[in-house]
Amino acid sequence: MAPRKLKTVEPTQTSARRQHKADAKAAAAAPAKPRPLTRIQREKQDIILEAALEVFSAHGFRGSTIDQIAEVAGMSKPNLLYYFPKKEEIHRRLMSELLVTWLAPLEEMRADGDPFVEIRSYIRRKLEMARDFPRQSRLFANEMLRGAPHIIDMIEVDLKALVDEKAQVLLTWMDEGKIARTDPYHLIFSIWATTQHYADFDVQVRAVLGKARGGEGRFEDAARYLEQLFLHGLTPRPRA
Amino acid sequence: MAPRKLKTVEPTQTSARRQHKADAKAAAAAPAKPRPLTRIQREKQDIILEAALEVFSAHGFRGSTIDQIAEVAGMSKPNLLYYFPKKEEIHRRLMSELLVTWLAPLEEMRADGDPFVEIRSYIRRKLEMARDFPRQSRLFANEMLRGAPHIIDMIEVDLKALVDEKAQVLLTWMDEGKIARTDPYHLIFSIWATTQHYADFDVQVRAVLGKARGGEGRFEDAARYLEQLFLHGLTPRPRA
DNA sequence: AAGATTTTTGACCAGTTGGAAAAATGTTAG
DNA sequence: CTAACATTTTTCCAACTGGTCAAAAATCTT
Repeated sequence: MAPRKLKTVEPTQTSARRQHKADAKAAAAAPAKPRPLTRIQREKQDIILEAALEVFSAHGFRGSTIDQIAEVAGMSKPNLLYYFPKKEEIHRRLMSELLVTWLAPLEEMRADGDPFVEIRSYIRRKLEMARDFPRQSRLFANEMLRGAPHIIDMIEVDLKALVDEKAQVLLTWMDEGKIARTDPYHLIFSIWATTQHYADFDVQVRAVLGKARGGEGRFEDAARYLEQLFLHGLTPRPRA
Repeated sequence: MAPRKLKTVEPTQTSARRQHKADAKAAAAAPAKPRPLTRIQREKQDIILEAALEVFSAHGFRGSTIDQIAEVAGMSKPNLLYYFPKKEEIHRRLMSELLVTWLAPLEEMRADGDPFVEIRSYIRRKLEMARDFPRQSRLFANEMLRGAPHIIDMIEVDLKALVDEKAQVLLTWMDEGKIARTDPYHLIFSIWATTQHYADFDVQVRAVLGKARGGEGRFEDAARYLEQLFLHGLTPRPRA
């Protein structure tokens, strides 16, 4: 139930603990031995990123203030700025971690597996992510709504490449008659849409399901439903 | 192609042209004959709402400034504030119009129609809305991501009631063996998710499809795909 | 323990933003 | 034409926000 903490991405050396007072020329000339991060630095950065995820995912980038993040992180604003000199820097770090996490499930879809098993597993994994990492999902959705200004490059290059590859896999399965012939790209879109919906539109889902069915069980119901949808659609089954 | 303008909702009397200087007691005592809006007032309000939709849907509520909206509306900030004394008021109006527009397509799903035709039409209508009113869709998504603070009541009451009703219709169709037995609520969720995805995640869709397929035709492709998905899922067809 | 380094804090600042006040300019009914 | 009212513009401001800075406190090194 408790979302595991995401592994932290390699820190971009542009952040934290800048050379105090180091004048530009000197800094540029000497590579300045980027001393490795101390224990405290790594810990504090993690705390800040966790707090920022909480705040950014709830209010968006512009809707969040450094003060808010600092408070959630349990430190003062100047102290936070000591680790991340720019608000944008925090967001950038969060986004780059996010992208990696986000691509992972699709990467796991193996061409040499059984098509239905692979697709079912993929849906499961995405749904589990919506359940266990809703804040990441919302952060991502937020970025998309805004036109993905910070990650458009990665979307156009890395994500596109990955989807192209997997679309090819799906096409092969179709050619072999193992799954119905349909548009592989839109198939992937629909898996994204249906699963992330349970994180991004959580309020609506809960409100509509009501107290009775809006509890924890809703993800199990969703999993069952989506399986049925992607396997058979709405065609009545006992008519064969 | 050009999105028709949405009909304006009855103006909440809390907005625009407030009683200048009317002291609280007097205003409360005498209903103060809320003189009907002039032509100019209605026009300007519409212009402002249109501009606000543009700005809010792109940057979110907190990410948008009155100045931005005023500029898009082609007027000065104080002038805009003359018509909508509060930034929140503009947003409120937008949201209440939105809700009505948003419920409409589902309302049109008739219990006495042919199940497949009705569901297919519903999907079509929702997809057309994603295509023709992407800004509204994003505004809605934004509100949802934030936990729907402004419309949670309507979601819990009106929307829930409507979905309950239509879920009942779907259940009836299932009982009659006309469509496969599955969870009607999640069915509706999946239609929402898959269709709105094309508005809310438009950047991603375009980027992944690439220049070749990311053009206008993508909505036609989506329509074809979704039809197949909801009718048959991924089960190979020519195996009957 | 002394010195060097890192971390934390409090005071402060400049730019932005939502909004108020009031003066100035239309507009319209009598 | 003019008084009453509607609209627009100009000027201003207080709160908030991202960010700076120097000094204090804590930690690490030798």
